[in-house]
Amino acid sequence: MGSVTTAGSRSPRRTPRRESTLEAILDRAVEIMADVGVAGLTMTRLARALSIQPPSLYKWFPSVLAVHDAVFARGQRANLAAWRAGLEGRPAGLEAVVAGMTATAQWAVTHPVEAQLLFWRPVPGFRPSAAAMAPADELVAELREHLGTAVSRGQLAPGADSADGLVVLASLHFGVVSQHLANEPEAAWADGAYTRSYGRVTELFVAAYPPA
Amino acid sequence: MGSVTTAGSRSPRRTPRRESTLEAILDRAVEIMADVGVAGLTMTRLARALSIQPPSLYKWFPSVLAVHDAVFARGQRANLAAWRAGLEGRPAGLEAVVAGMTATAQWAVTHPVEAQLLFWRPVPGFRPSAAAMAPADELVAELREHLGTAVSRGQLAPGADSADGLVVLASLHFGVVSQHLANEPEAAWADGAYTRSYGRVTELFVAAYPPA
DNA sequence: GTCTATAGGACGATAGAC
DNA sequence: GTCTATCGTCCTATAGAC
Repeated sequence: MGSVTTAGSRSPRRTPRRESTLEAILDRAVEIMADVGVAGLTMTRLARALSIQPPSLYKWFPSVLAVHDAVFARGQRANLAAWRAGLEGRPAGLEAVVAGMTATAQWAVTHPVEAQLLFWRPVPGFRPSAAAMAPADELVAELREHLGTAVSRGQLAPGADSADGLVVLASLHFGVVSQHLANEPEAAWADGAYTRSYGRVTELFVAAYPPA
Repeated sequence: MGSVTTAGSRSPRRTPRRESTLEAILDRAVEIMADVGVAGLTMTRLARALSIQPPSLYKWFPSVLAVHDAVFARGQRANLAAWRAGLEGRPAGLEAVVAGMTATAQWAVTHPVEAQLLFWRPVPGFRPSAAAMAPADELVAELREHLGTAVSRGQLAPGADSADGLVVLASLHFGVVSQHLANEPEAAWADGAYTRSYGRVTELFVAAYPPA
């Protein structure tokens, strides 16, 4: 299965020049999505925003869904990076989980377009490629490892690192994020009614898996 | 501001005949949304599904957004009805809250199209009319009243019926619903990883506002 | 890697006959 | 309340010159 993300994986490979052009295109795509909705991105609009003609875009992306996939993939990478930056320097275990989850929640709030694309299913024909999903799998694996550490250190009850525990934690986490995106996407982290209560997420998760 | 929902509020008013035709049109619209995504409904597709010509549809709805609004409004009414049916016969207070919330969660899972339309923002140009939103306001008012009863009966700590309490409860509730819709919309209530853990929602809400 | 030209549709909506 | 005919617009994508 060839890459869906970019056109011409044949000769020009990836020069820094090409890379930064692609980034610029994706930046514009996100701006458009913020304007007209995540499902409102079209090649024509994207070309207009870049001051080029629509056919020129096909040198960079083979289809409009490939653009969606590239935005999705970049979003997943950024979300994973936010998670890792958030837990950097924290002791492994519960503290790292709390810091990392909070960081990804904050990333979602500051990147509502990408968050909608990642966490909802708003674009009719679009299914993210496996490659684009890979960072999400990494994040879950790392999260699960930290939950295991928290359990082994007696910070959480056994089961917090099970599939059930992840379900509970994801529900709590995405409950806040999803309500924020749906009801007050313009609000900043400190001002949002839902985000202001994010601290409860981790408190309630601990309440669900209380240490002995 | 005139009704956005249906065309011609002038002469034919609302006969049972007309009413059932409108219902049938909305049923088809929901089927299409299930097929091609909530944002994929068009007048052309809807007409095709009804075996009529697109212009004929404009005798029933003045625009495609009016169709969206009508589906939205019907969904809000159905959700409110599910809430009320769920708490019927339960004693006022915490037990009613639990029964009612569970019923609306189950309604959302069995009506994923309407739920996406109600609880996310998936259609670019669409903003629900105030009339269509009204049932949601009623539901919140009734929920808040039952939370107040629960507090006054010592089933929940004071504050459970405050704006903050509603935020926490909504996050917990829509966290499960939203994760289900995004990740396993095909799964039945009893089989879904998230819905199977719905009971924790109310447990955790009680944990957040524990009775004295 | 940019362009012009263009094929080929889909779409929202209106006019007007029946 | 259904239809045909139609306007004007937007869209994806390709061919091929430069």
